Amino acid sequence: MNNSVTLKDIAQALNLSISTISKSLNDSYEISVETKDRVLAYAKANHYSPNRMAKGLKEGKSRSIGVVVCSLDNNFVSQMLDGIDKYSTEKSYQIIIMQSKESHEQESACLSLLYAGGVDGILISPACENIDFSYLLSLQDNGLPIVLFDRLSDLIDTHKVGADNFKGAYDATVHLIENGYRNIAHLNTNTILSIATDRLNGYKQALSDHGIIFRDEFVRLCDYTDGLKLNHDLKEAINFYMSLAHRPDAIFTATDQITTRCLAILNNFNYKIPEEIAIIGFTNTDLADALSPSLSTVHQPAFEIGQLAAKQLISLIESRHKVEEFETVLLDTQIKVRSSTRNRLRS
Amino acid sequence: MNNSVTLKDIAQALNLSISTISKSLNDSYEISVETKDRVLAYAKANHYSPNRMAKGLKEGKSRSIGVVVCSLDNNFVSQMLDGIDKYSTEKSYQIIIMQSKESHEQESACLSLLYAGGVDGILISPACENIDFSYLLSLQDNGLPIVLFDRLSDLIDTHKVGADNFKGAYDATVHLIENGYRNIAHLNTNTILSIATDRLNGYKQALSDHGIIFRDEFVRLCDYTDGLKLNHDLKEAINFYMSLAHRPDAIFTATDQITTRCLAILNNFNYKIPEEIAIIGFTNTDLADALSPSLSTVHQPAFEIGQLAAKQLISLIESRHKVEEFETVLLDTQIKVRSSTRNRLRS
DNA sequence: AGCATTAAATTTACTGGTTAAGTGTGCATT
DNA sequence: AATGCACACTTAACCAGTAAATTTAATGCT
Repeated sequence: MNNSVTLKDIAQALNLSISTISKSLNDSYEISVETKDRVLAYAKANHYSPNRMAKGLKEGKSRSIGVVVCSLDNNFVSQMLDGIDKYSTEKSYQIIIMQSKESHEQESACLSLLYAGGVDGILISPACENIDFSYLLSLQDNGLPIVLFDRLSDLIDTHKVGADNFKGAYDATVHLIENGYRNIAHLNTNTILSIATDRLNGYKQALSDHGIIFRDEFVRLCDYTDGLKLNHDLKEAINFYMSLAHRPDAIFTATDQITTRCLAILNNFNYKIPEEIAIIGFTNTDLADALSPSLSTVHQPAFEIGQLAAKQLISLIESRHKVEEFETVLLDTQIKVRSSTRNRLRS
Repeated sequence: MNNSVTLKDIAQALNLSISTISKSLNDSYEISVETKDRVLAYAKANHYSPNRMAKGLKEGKSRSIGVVVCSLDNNFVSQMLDGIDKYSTEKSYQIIIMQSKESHEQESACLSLLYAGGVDGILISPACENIDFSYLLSLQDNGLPIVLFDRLSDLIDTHKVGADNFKGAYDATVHLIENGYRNIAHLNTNTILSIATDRLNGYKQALSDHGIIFRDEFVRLCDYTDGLKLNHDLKEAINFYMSLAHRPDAIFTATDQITTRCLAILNNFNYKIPEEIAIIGFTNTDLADALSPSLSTVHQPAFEIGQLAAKQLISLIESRHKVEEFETVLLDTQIKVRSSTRNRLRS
């Protein structure tokens, strides 16, 4: 099928040995300038390009990176992948993207396939369902470099790149407080990943710093593993909030999916935003301005997270010595104020 | 690094030859049941998995597919990739995704890399800038199976999978007419790909079938290669429409990006939708319901397009004989009516 | 002339897996 | 006893590269 030119073909055509061709193309000092020129000219004329698999087999590396994300069909994930792709392509690494669909089992299957496929390293944003890093740890023990991005965890020691979720949540909550909201609910996911706990803690800290009592019933954790289940949980949560004697006047939502779905549900129930209830949340949708009402958001530097994670991984792959000291980089989020949190003191 | 178990390791451990191990694992009739059992047990216990590169090198195929799209950071593209990934993973093919960013040059670079990388086939949604399929044709001549998806063209003869853009555009235009709109503008891209021409033709046909005169000044083609340029072109187009003595009362927009940006711009200019101007367009955003106003859309079966395209490609890859007869499959689009095209006759 | 040095190429071995061809053993047939 | 032939396994070649070890020929030096 793939009838491309090989070293053997060039060797036969020029009446030289295969290794002379190889060395010429690798600009070895052992080969005379004239021969090199002849080989290079022939190779160029016949569009020679080395066989990735042969090279990979020989060198024990593939110049490819495995990327595991929850889902491709997710705006925020796409933006991170874009960043990963940019840096990897620059460094001529191929990326192989796989989806866990939030299932721990499927995530393990992805990792097995990637490991068997001979990737040089793994970038992973663990599934929400994930509570067990033992498989990932065993891969790391086998010498496979791993970098966590976006969704971080203390259960594995390696480079990690994510957003400063604590600060993002803190800022969003403070923004609500400064605009006159005092009864702030919080919708989050039911995972143990830091992505959830950091945001919850940021929310709590902001309340406490402003002398607002934390109310347990204002926090609801939704199941993230399935879109339909999530929608159901969110509807239930909102109905619960609205049935309380002490009703919240604002919601801070913790993830991209929760935020946009929550807005849709509030609209659907015909609540007036922000008069009856304000909303701000983590989401990167570029449609925030066109939503009804325009949505205040906590914006994450998705592209940059991807880019930096790829950079960290490639540095691990290419470092000669075993790396023992790992770092965690948290990039700043940005509060984008729009109509869904309009100042209730002035209105 | 990747110190996984090889046939050699198993052979040494069990005091057998490498080929006995290979044949055992491939369930060859030449090997006794007892030996097979011993080998399988050892392989399983030690997590043996064949080296993808060695196998690929030997067999001359890699069980990987190259996918070239305009951009990862695009909702519609993500959904198609999701479909491609589902089918490919089922058939245990790896996908390698590359981005053309709408540049013909970069697209060629992607194709070169994929070809050199030894992919078994290519799925491509060509860059809008593309007017020259010679490189793709030369790859096809070299025996590489290629399937076009979403963005199709007559310049290459192969399997093609896309949406029925003519019908989608026709239906959208008829929907506007049936709701009382008579002065329907059309915003499209300036490419020669069928994605643009089919939609323009569907629009024209719907007008003519309803005895509405086609007005040249109602059609504007925008540059798609760059986000900022597109925004600029769209603003200009809308200002132009609104400055006309004979103003349009509805816009039919031809692509995902144009549709959502156009809505944002109309909101920004404070036009009342649909009272002053209605809008319907091709887009797959799941936020259509939460937009202001909720947006009538032409929905494409993105996931199914991806899935079917992958299926067609894998059938080409695995067919023993050279395929000479190619087919083009167009999947039905669906009009989703929301507030942005509310019936002006009743309001 | 004899020997060491050097340049420029070739031979060989290796990566991990597949497979055609070859080997030795035991059993049945003639 | 000789032949045939499954059976169960091993050897060796191959895929496309890389690189260490080796060959060959030419040159330099005493």
